[in-house]
Amino acid sequence: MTAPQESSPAAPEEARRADFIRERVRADREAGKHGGAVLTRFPPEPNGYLHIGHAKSICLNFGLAREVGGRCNLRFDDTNPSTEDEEYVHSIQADVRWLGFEWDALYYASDYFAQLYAWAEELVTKGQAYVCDLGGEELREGRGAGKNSPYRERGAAENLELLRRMRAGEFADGARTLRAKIDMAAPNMNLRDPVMYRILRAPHHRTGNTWCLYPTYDWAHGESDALEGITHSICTLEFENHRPLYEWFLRAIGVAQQPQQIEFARLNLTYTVLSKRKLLRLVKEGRVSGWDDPRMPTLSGLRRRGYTPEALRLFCERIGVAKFNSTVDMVQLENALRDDLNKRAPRVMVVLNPLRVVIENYPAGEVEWLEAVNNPEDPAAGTRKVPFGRELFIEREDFRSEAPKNYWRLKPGQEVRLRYGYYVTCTGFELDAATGEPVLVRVRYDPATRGGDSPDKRKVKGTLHWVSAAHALEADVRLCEHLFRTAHPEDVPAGVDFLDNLNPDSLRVLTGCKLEPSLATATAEQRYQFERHGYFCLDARDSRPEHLLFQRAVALRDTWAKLEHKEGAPK
RNA sequence: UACCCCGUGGUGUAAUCGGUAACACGUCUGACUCUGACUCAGACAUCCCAGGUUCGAGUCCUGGCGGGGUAACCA
Repeated sequence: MTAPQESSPAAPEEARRADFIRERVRADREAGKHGGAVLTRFPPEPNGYLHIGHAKSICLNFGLAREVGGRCNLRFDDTNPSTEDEEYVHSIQADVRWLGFEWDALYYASDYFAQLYAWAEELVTKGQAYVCDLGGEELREGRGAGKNSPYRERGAAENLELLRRMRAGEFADGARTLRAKIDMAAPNMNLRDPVMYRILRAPHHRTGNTWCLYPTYDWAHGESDALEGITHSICTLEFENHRPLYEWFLRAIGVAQQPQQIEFARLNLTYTVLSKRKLLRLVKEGRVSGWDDPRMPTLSGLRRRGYTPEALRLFCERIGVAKFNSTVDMVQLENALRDDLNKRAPRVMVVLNPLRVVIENYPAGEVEWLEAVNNPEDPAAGTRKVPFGRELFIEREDFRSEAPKNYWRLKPGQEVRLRYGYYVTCTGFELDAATGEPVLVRVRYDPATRGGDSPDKRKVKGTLHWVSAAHALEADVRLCEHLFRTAHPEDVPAGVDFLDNLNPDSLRVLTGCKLEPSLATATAEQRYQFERHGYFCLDARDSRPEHLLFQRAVALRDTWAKLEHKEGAPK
């Protein structure tokens, strides 16, 4: 395992609480199982983009291996060419690396097709598998009813011949299957003579047309684990019922040391969906702009949104691993990002909804470059100079012609601080004749408060960010809200589509936002804190030097908005 | 319906051989503050229910109740 190079906000493995899987691995090592070795694997099927739920599995598999000096492989579970594509193979590798992990070996289940087939012939010879002529419907019904297939007692020689003819392409797709001969009366459905091979003529992204026979998940997965020497095969809960079959196959092929399958609960998150099928629908039906739409819970979407690998890893560490089906609150994810970025994102002043301010007693044409702290949480980040002048922009939200007394911002007669600038007092304002909205605010400044401190130590409650009108850069800013309007979008009555729960206001783009000039050198990799707003980054795909587009990753906590919302709420 | 798994504060997790509920986030209070941010302090749990074993049970046993998964030639 190679450790990620960058610093982790997650205080590297300090007294991490052991989950039941780590507990189990620890016990296995103490018992000397597998000679104390630990080899895990992350086994995605290349049929979609990775999402935050996969991050949980990646952090578990790679993280666990790293903690105990073990190894972890990346293995593509490419046994169903009809849904898989190379595009996904590339994106998955990029996403795993971006998250901060490097695999010890890269494999494909298709690497093992020949070996798997050889084993299948062995099982046939030993009478542990047979060729079944039942069609899909009959087969399913037979398994449900626990009824033996009429082909179950076919002789080994005939089975072997038929299997070879299947492989040679003599039969139509779906005409026959190879089935394990286990127990049609087993209470566990998976043991009722499960299918090992189906005939499927689909070009495979790696093996091309060399096979018209593809192994099922059950017949490929444990065997792949065994071939790689996996010690702990960690998967999600829905495979729990498959474990007896996993173990049966391993015994049948006679591996010396069995990998141990362990299941954990997959991640559920509020206000989004985390199933590949549903995410694929969002993309295919054009409800989002693509897999990397910043509202998507995909790793590529989160990356574009402004999430950092550190934040995602911190999130995965915080949510833990268990067998209980649970739903994690989205704020947990957002908070992991805030915690990460608060410590390292440079601060910058940006006015999203500009309102013009004129300082009546400030000399026209004068410009002062005032010193601003880049990151109060990190003195090493230093300072920068921001230009100040007679005309500024402030946030529309920061002025009210009429306001309650707990409104600390600018209102007639009230003094506030312009961050790193001066104290100013509102002396007047102008309204738009048509809309009644303020279009200009007049203030007077106190020259003695340069830099934002008053010599007489008088206090002002409010501090506003601002941008000099003469120096402002312009940009568009994209603000995203939850993709779905309900916490559990999949909870819909029968007949109702979960897409009905999409949030129609999940995407908003502000134009004409005013930025301090230092942002001229912004890069897509850099995350900024727009003071009093949140964390933002340049959109890696749509921003242009001549037309900047910033993306908000997450807003700052907003106690004032919460307070006001509460007071304004109807009684 | 059958089989399997699970059930600890609002949420997500923890509690080595049974010893008297911990951590994170959230929420509410308050303090601090040149970001109504950050930070800091305090508050918030009848451990699903009912019996049983025990000096003592979230932990063990029995029976309920509740939730989830599976019942593809998907993974």
